Amino acid sequence: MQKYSRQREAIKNFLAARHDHPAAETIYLNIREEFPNISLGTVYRNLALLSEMGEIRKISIGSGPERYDGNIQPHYHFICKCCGSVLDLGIRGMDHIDILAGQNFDGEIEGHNAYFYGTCPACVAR
Amino acid sequence: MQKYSRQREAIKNFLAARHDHPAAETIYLNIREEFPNISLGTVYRNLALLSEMGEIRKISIGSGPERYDGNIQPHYHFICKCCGSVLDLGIRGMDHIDILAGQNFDGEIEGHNAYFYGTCPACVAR
DNA sequence: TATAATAAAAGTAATGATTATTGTTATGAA
DNA sequence: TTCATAACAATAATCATTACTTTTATTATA
Repeated sequence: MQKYSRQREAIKNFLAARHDHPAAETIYLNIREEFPNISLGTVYRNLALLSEMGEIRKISIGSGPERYDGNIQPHYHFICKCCGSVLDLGIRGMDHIDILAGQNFDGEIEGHNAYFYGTCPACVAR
Repeated sequence: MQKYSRQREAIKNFLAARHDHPAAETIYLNIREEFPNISLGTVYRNLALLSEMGEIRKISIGSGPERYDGNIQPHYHFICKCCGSVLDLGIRGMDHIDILAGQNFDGEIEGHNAYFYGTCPACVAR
């Protein structure tokens, strides 16, 4: 039976308020302002729990640590090769690529992971 | 100035002959049969070099170690959630999704990374 | 409300994948 | 053949993450 935890609540709320897809370390450093002796292990455990419960999303961006997203609506991400920032993209419904991929393939395709990369608006401006 | 190395050559040839997208550890264990005292660091360094030179491809599959592919022709991969195998997919030309993603986005999209997941033919059969 | 069972915490150690360092060997230009 | 240095083997260090152990917090029940 799952019990309530103030730390888990704080992590969830923190992620809901951010839109920069922070890594566990960043979350840890921020939550520490409210809970000075929270441990990194607690952050990781709750991030795993929240992902499993579907209350947050875990984002793999190829290299570096995993990122976490409080927005569970399906959407795609853009990673800037210049500054490393992770941005939300407005495209929706690329589900057709699963059907495309399934042609000439005998297995069962459940879904896909995809992210785009390039130079973000801020880095283009410079 | 880059110098020739028998170990690098062996790694490249090994990858060219395989189609199962092995991890560095697997490559290491296999190359060791020809070079009994090759070290894991040498494998990693050469895999990085070969990727940079564009002679092999590095594949990030979300969790677990990185995989390497001797086939540098652009193609997509399928990861079996059941057995973990990484298979090649026959779809080609999904470049349009970059244009799709670029709409309503002010940055510059260079490309994307994508992989599909589900149950592979062998696991479906069981 | 008090008690007890246990989920979750803090603190810390361990792991797995990868990268860096150091001294030695192999490659290739002069 | 000599010499500069890229690449090597061996090993230590790092980074991200998970596991372990003891204590604390939550919650069902008396």
